[in-house]
Amino acid sequence: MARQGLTRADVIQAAIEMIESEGLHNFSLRELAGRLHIKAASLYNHIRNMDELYTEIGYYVISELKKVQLGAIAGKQRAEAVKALADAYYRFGKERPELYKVILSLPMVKNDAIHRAGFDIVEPIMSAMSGYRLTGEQMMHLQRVFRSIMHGFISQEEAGCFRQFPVDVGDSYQMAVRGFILLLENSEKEARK
Amino acid sequence: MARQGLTRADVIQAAIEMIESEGLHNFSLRELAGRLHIKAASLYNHIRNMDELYTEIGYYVISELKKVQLGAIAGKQRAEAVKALADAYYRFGKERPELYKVILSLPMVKNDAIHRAGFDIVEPIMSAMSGYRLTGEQMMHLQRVFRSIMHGFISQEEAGCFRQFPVDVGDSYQMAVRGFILLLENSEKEARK
DNA sequence: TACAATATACTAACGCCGTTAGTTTATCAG
DNA sequence: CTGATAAACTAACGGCGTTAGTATATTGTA
Repeated sequence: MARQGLTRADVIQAAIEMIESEGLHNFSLRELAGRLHIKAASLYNHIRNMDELYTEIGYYVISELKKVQLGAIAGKQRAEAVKALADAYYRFGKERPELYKVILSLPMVKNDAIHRAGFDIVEPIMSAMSGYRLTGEQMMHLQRVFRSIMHGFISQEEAGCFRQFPVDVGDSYQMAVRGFILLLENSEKEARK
Repeated sequence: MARQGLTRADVIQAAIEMIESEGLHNFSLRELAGRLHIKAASLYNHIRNMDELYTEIGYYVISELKKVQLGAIAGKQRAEAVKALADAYYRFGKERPELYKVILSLPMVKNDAIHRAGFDIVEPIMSAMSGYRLTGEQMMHLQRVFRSIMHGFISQEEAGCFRQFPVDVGDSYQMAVRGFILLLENSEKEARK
């Protein structure tokens, strides 16, 4: 068949769209190929294998997440910045749940470029916390705590683990964020000692 | 071939062992059958399908988790109980990471029995928090926050997402738990008003 | 004890999957 | 215009979960 000027970027873009519309666990190279009017084997002219494709998509997701987070905290300080950061993260997870799940499959690959993605995840968090007077070491721990809360909340809500009680999930989320801000304030006091 | 008195429980037990030793994403019905000296098709005499098997394993995991948690908090109160609860959860996640991952695949199934598992997850948390003077509504929110922190931390550490900084992951964990206890104390003050 | 029913195993096959090897063909560079 | 390269193809491999149909050993009952 005649070639159609398909690029690596086209393949990745189509994969992203397929994951968002069909769900991550319904994704397959064969159907992706079909969407591009190509046979599955031809995909290997553009990507090395499925893992590499996921890695590429993971980079995209992380960069998108970073973008909305940096936009959200711009011009804000302290609790306001942290709330805005969390809200942006939460909204991203709710609006693009299937894409969000790709992040988790990322770190399994042993790749140097992972480090870049790692710092892209951390940077907005560090930036949002910068208004607090914390030591570097505290910030390294606290960004892990922040990510734990956010990821844990988003993935469990998405999985349907929060349906047990008749209380609003949004209220639970607010409490989680409040807890992190309490921890920030408490850590600040500790640092000043 | 002659039958060998294989039971449904044997199949589930072998599946659990295979997941723990080979990893969840290396699990397959064909290899499970091989371990039981059976053909894959014969498994269907004992289980309806793979989803049902995962569900069954999920119940096992949740009951094991509940067991160690209840044991850990026995005779303890307030912060001490919550710390013991978190430690038991954390230890379980670190010691049996592949089995822990099964929990996440559980809620996708629409099953009434899920409710039972749901309460088994919640019960030890509610019990550990019972020493705090909280409203019922607060406790419903707070158990979600607790599960978010713990699940988020465990799954991200396991996925290798916490390798970026040269600070001890155990210390980050301690900080996360401290944050939750701060939130508990703060919520208690709010409730007393 | 003999027979019928049931439970447990089997073989064979279907339609997916990711991936590789080898081949053809269109485009582009010199 | 020609040769090289890039992008498509066909065919196949070994894996997967699952189903249909069949044989046989055990179990419960008459």
